[in-house]
Amino acid sequence: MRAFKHPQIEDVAIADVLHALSDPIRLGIVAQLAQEGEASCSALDGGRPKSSMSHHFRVLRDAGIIMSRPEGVSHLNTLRRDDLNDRFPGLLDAVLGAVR
Amino acid sequence: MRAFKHPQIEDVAIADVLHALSDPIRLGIVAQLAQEGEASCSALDGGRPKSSMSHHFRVLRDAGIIMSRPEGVSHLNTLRRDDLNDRFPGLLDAVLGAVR
DNA sequence: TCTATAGTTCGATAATATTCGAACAACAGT
DNA sequence: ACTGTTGTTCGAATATTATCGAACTATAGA
Repeated sequence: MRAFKHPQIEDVAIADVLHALSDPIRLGIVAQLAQEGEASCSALDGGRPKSSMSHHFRVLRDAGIIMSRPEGVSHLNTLRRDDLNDRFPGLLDAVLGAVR
Repeated sequence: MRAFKHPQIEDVAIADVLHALSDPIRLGIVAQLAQEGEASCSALDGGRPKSSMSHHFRVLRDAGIIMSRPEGVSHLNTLRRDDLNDRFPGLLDAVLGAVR
């Protein structure tokens, strides 16, 4: 898999982060990543079509919420916890607390 | 003005709150209410059309973020700080910190 | 090199949201 | 009652998102 360009966390706007998190499917992805630490796209798809999921991963990536690194034939995704906490202190924890 | 029905805070979903907060205009309303405590719709409209603003106030109200009480000919809006902190601890503060 | 796997990109459709003028409703003051 | 003020609701146009099949790309392994 090819590597992606991720935004600098300073360039991320709060409105974009909130929008990315306002979708139930994406919230589920974030919650699962919070639990499992790192997971491939297929481990997070819940049986949904790949093209739909690819869209959601892109939204999360563009909002600075996740990092996707290529690993063999797949992408391993992680939360950008530290970046998010630097930029928007307490936000991710509050959302994770709410979704749990 | 007629009184509105506001949702019970328990009935509010995190996704709806995040969606309501993901719009720059609504974020501005929330930030201004956080500063000023209570304000009428016209004090918060930034010169935009009333019907557009009325829509945004409704989204915020339906998401449990603001309370609008009739006062004479106008509506006075406040943040539902305590309710939000009960339901989604830390969320409002994190968003306000990010928008400031 | 052939095949299978994982995921992306494209393109079209459907669903939601936003914007805002016009008509309306509630209240205050005269 | 009439008028001005504040804001809501309706309806329609526009814009943004979401969904997902099909074609494609990159990698691993045989």
